[in-house]
Amino acid sequence: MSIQEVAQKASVSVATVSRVFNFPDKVKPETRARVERAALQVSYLPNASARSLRTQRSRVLGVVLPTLLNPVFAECLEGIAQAATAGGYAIMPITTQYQLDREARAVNLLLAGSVDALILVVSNPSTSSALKKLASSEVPYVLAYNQHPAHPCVYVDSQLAVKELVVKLASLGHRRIAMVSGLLAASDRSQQRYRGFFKGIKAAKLTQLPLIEVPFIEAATEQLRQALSTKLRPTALVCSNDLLAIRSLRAAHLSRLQVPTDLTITGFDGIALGLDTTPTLSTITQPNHDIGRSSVELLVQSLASNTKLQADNSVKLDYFFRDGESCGPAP
Amino acid sequence: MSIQEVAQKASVSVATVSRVFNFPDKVKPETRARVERAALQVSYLPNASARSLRTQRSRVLGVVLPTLLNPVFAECLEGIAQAATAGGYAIMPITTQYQLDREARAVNLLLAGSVDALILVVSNPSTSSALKKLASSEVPYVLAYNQHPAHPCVYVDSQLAVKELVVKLASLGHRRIAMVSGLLAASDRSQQRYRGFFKGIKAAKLTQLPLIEVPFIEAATEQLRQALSTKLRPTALVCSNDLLAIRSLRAAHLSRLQVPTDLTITGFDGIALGLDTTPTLSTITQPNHDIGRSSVELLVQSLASNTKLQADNSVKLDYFFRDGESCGPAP
DNA sequence: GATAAAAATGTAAACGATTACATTTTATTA
DNA sequence: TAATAAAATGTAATCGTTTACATTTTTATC
Repeated sequence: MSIQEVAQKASVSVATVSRVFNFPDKVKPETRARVERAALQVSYLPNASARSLRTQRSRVLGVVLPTLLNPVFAECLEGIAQAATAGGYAIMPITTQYQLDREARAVNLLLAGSVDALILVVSNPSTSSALKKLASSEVPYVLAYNQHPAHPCVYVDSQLAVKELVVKLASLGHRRIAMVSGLLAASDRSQQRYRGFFKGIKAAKLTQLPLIEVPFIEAATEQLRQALSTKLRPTALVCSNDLLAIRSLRAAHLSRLQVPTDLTITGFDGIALGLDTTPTLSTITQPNHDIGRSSVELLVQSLASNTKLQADNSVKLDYFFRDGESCGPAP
Repeated sequence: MSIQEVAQKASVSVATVSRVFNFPDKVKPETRARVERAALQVSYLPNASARSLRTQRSRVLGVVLPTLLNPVFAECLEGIAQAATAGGYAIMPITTQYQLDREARAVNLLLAGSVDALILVVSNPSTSSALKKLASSEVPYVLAYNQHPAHPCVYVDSQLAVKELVVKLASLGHRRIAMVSGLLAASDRSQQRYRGFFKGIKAAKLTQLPLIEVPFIEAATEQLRQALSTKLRPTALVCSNDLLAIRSLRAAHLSRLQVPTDLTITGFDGIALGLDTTPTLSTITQPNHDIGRSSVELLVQSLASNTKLQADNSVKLDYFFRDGESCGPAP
């Protein structure tokens, strides 16, 4: 079980056993073979705690996410997991359910669990106290999806994406375009996307419709139906994320509106399920998997070079517009 | 940073500091206050590795799942995470992408990471070599979703559920009912559900249609369209999981079949998204969150009582049939 | 074959907590 | 107040590795 037993069984010192596992070429082939045989016999697994204690590195990455029920983050986490495994790291994820206090607790928990670095998706980088604490600590971290000039981030330019989308919709003849969003206060992504929406409306010289802000995803369908029941209803809904877009499809159906004939609906995120809805979802696709992968790679590099990540290490990834059946010309 | 510094700052021994954190009532209130103040000043966090090394328990639960891209497992993992946090445990999840070799590697990795216990969803408990090794080890574990007489499991009786469903469909007038499944070889759940299907067909005295076995989810839509293009096509599709059901909805649409008028489609799992499709999904709902929670609770109990879980600790949870728009009488 | 250099191996001190056991302090009782 | 019990605190061993440094063995060179 322990390195001692292996050493005994192979009649070498513990140091040699340790070397066999950490610097195999530093030990004579015959001895190495003997040690490996012994290790196999007692099915020896090096004790991670002891190793971490001694080396001061746990080879674990902490991950702080809002939720896994939104496939965006599930996809991202898969990317993280894959890259982490490839780099020899394990992951320890915690979800915050979009609650600020949980963000702070998660960070504390992970630091206490002595993770080597952190990937986090916070509600708002500018206001997150957890993040502030982290920034002034020695632990490397990177934000995913968030965008902020003072922190290392892996993100896509959602503002530009939405702006382009709105312009595109305008060119399809849409004049009454409304945005559907979760609580703006709940995430900087929503804010960015809304800002992009605003810019798009300006650029296309359209008049701005009031934001349809859905506080709870549970009540979304009902609220959307109301928004769609007015005389001068929008001809296009730009949704801040795919889950909202799927809800909107449902609401449109319930309001007896044909998509895209009567109403165009677009999403944001590019979750896989958007390919299976009817109509299929037109959406701005983020490379969720890559966002995860890229975050890990940044951290692994940083850990290898023993330098904390800086804001200018941020990585901007490409989005693209995935055309689906939910988008059409204005009626 | 270390317990030493805190001890020094509070002018007590390290033992006392340790007690303040582990047995607060074993130390005099004044001393405790002094220590707590000192700890706060240097923002002391006990080192998890050192603690684990000494106590031989890491307070980490390993989790082995097929994928997070299927919301079933994402929902379950949320349940696990929540219960684990409540019980003072962290989690370390690994996904296997339904690959057997990855199952084995995952278990090894987690054991090497010295987790205290394991929750796993394996492909097939009867054949999993990883599971065999685990069973003969000292580490407590529990299977989720799997069902096997020799292992502790948290599961629902999917066989019975599907049987009941088929009988119900028969009573709605359906005579040609087909099952849609992923690769049977890939998971015992599929097998159980298929067995239930078979029993249902027998019980309702219907003739059995060939199984529609979809090897890759990517090719599912096309394959389903073909299955729906025959003259004597089924009037009801019983899908082995919700993702397949959603694909089937799509395939039906592409084949110009109205659901449920021309074709009834049912799912299995009860993922949240089934409530937002059009038509909404009729499905057998599993308590995914509770399956996670329950698994954790079993393990935490087992760890507290220091006894490895046995097969007779298995927990069978209730499923229920969620009626949605995708289910109707036979045409 | 003697000597120096290089390679292989061993010894023992960390890492930072917990905890049995020993010791000191405080409270209780006669 | 002295004797005793109970409570509080301290001392030091321990958990299983890694690794600087010391020692031994092998190889190379003349």
